[in-house]
Amino acid sequence: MLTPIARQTATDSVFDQVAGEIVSGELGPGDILPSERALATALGVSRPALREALGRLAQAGLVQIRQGGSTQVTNWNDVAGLDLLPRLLLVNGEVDVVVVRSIFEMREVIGTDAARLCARRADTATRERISNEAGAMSISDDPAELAPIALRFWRQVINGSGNIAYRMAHNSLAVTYEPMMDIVAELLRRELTDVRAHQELAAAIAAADEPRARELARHVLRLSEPDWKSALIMIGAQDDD
Amino acid sequence: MLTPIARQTATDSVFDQVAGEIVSGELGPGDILPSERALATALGVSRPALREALGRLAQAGLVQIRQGGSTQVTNWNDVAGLDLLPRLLLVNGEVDVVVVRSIFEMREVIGTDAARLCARRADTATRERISNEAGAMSISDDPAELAPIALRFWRQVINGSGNIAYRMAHNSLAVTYEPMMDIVAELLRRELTDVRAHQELAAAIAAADEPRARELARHVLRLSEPDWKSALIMIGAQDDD
DNA sequence: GGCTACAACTGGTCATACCACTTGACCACC
DNA sequence: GGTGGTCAAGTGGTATGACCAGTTGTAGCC
Repeated sequence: MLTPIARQTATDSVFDQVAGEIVSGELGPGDILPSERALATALGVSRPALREALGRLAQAGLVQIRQGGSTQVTNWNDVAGLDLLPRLLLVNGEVDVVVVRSIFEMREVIGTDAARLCARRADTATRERISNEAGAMSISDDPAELAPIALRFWRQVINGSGNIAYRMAHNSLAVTYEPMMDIVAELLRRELTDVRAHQELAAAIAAADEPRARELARHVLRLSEPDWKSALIMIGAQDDD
Repeated sequence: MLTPIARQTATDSVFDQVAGEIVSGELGPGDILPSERALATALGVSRPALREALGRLAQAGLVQIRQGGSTQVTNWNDVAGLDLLPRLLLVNGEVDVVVVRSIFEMREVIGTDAARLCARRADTATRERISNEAGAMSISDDPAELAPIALRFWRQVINGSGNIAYRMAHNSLAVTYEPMMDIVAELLRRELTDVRAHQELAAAIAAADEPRARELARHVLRLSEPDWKSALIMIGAQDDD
């Protein structure tokens, strides 16, 4: 399987390195970064490239920049937004099980409410698209093939909910688990292969049955909960159930 | 009330202007931006400053940059994460009521589940902090004074939930409504002034009573639902209830 | 002790030159 | 006609050096 070779820019390298030091705790809240000139020299890049990275780190909520002052690490737990989540999945080369668990939990909560709202708000075309995607899930029982279909299914559901925050949070979550999509698909096997449950949900949405859509969405999104929970325990999470 | 004068950098100005054109639809998905050299000249800034802005626009999911190619507007509805939400609140100088409604809905769903998980997972110190913040809510019945306390209350609840995605989504939401905090506080008056409800929730969390915490959180977070809903209708939202 | 001026340092920007990559056109060969 | 190679023009990526704008600390004066 051939994939494109992606050359990493200097700016990306700097961003990755500094962000990694911050989220891993090597650089803590309040720590002062060296001056731009010193940092550019230390990292072997030009100052403009370094500045690009710093601007992005500031946008990600990891540092605060003040002209004439110095660049300081934030208490990013309190200020960084959901877009930082992909950076937290792997810390020091290891999967952070709290991040994985958080993703599944959030996926369930948002998906459930999105389905409820979708039953109320979606237009006819969206309801049809949801039914079509639910139907398309019968083409295979391989999770790797079903995952993109399910993603499209939920995207339509969230579209139909009319809640743009759910839309964008869903995007943030998807970007986070995309690098381990095959593993996620396997963990969600029970959900992905239950075509009938998806179709019943699509039917409840089509029928504008809000409580039923909510109940079914919750059911679907919980089908694989035992599997991902036990997998997380296997790789180190505390069992809190 | 004097506030610090924030001088806007050229990079910030470029970012704001281009992001505004994209989210307002003036620049649509697939549109090609002029070359960096042409755009820098057109906007009257240097190319490095322009590049800093473009890198940030790419990070925000609004454009895609390819070396040797051109910079293209994404279908950002499908790729931008939650951190873009503040940019969507005001479009063409007007409040987007869908964004406001989305925030309130998401706040309720995440807050409810966070309280449930908090009852299960929080350590003793966090439970105490939650109780302390609930207690602190009796110092006033002015929403403007209560809003920061409530924010801290919910921040602790979300801390205690152990769900980092909720944490960061909450940060993203907070940044979005912060510029209109006084209006939001007024809309949430019924919630913010109901000290007893907050204290009962804190007690349920302290008692590790998960279902009760969930029920009470939902109750608290829905107290002001009629108010924000009618306010949204007044400024133009469709009533979909 | 408080105020002012200055120097040193930091971040912000600009101009210029050059490097790396992409695309399209053209040519040669099979 | 299809494939591969080369070249030119254009785009993004980077570096260097100079200068501007803001911040902080120190010294001197009253």
